[in-house]
Order: sequence, then structure tokens, then C-alpha cells
Amino acid sequence: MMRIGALAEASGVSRDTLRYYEKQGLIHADRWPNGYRDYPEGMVEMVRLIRQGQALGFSLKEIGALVQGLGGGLSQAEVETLLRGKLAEIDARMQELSDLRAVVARRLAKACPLGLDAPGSLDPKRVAS
Amino acid sequence: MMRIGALAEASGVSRDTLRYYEKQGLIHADRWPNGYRDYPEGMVEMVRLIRQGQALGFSLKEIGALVQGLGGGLSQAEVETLLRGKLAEIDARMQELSDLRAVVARRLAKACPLGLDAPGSLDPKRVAS
DNA sequence: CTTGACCTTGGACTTAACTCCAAGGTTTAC
DNA sequence: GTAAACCTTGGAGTTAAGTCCAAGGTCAAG
Repeated sequence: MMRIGALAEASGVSRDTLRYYEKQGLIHADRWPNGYRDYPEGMVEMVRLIRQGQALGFSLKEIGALVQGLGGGLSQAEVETLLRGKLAEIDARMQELSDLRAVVARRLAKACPLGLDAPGSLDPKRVAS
Repeated sequence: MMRIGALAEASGVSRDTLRYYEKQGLIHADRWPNGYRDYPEGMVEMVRLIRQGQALGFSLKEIGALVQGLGGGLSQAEVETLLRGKLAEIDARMQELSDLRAVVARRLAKACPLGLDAPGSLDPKRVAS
């Protein structure tokens, strides 16, 4: 139904990148008799999810583990552990992001040239006070 | 006062990485007459901030721009624009992280083997419903 | 039945962010 | 004073995540 060009178009990543994701085991494609890849509709959202994870600092390897349970060879319990760990990591990352936001917001409030400060001026403890 | 080994120890990054950050213009070190680098105390927090930004998906280049205003050659207004843009980006990223958390949490609730689902099963729209 | 827009593979190349190594200078401990 | 534990530089090597290219197969339109 959906060939690689259409998926690339719809998801905003290059054909090469999609083939790369497949080689890394992140996504799977059926094949037409002529060898062309065939993707289901939901694959568009899947690719978006991968890009989202990347933008948040997760590696393709981590995302792959989440998505397909380390090659499909994981037990129920292992998958649960993996997911719980990821959840904790996401929560920690949200906290960090919130801290970082405070640092940047404080800096913006000061609205002074950045390069001219004393060292340590970006120290969160000092800046957030 | 603080030499590179001590900073590496205190911040948890390698000496090589610290020298690399300096070469990329992210941090600065004074020098002793013998050529040894000398860092102020606040540098430990600075390095932590850099690592934090990286874990959240920002590149060293982006972090550097934030930290020192693109080489110190930016006007007040340019710095403000830069900071405002970063702030918006952080907010967007927090929203994404929140969405991602919902996807993972939903998946955990299902607690079923990940690799065996129909394609599109991780589709946020479907999963979040 | 050829032209152009697709698709295939394999392999070489690129960039960011390290990481390691070699050759050598300095400082501290015995 | 010499050995161990620091520091310096320059440059080579590594990994992740693409990106590009060449040689070639497929398919719809004219």
C-alpha cells in the first residue's frame, strides 16, 4: 500500500534514514513480489515517535529496545522492567528540563550579555535563587 | 586552584572531554605559568549543566550558543531572541516528553509483549485513548 | 519501447562527540 | 634524584546516525 517514498514524505525523514532504521531493527517493512517495501499506515506515527524520542536525548538503540523488546526475545517481566525503567528516566528528564527552563528563564529576566559574566554565573543554584 | 583532574573527578567527565569542550568554546580555563589549566569552583556546575542539556537532546553547539552568546559577539537583542527561542523549545520538548510518558505508561498498563503487536500499536493517538 | 519516476542493494563518506595514544614537561613523595 | 602521578600538545581512531553515490530493476505514460 505505502511505499518508501510516501512514508518518507509523510513522516518527514529521508528514504535512506528509513532503510537505516530498518537495518537497525527499529521498523519492519513487508515486501512486494518485486522487492519494494510496503508499510502500514500506522508506520507514519511510529516514525514520528522515533524522532520524538531522539529529540529528547534517547538513542536509537534505546528506542529500539523500547519498541520491540530487544529483538522480541524478552519475557513479559523483562519488558515490564524495561518500561518501568524508561518511565522513571522520562520523569527524571522532565524534572531536569524543568530545572533547565528555570535557568534559561532567569537568564532571560536578567537580559544581560551572556559572554561577559563571571564564571559560574549560570550555576543553577545561584541563578534560580 | 582547581586543575583538570580535579574538575574531571568532581564533574564526572573525562579530562579529554573537558579539553574538547574548551576547544569547542564551551568552557574557558585560566593557565598557570607552567601551562596547566586552572578552573574556578563554579565550573563544576557549569559542566553539569552542559551534560544536562545534552541528555535533553541539545547539541554542544546549541549549548555553547546559549552559554556564551555565540562567541560573545552577540548584541543584547540577539541574546534575548536566542534565549526566548530556547525557552519555547524547552516548553515544546516538555510537552513531547509528557506525550511520550503517556505512551510508555499506557504500554506498561497493557503489559503485553512489545514485539508481537500489530504495526501501529504504539501510535500515540491509539495508545493514549 | 523508451523516458522518467520510482524502487533495490552495497559501500563509501560525513559529522558530532568523544576516546586513546605518543612524546614530553612538572610536581610530589620517598 | 628518581619514580609516580600529574599536566601539556597533536593527531589518530571510534561510534552513532545518518547521507550520498553507483549500478541496476520496475512500472506508468506517451
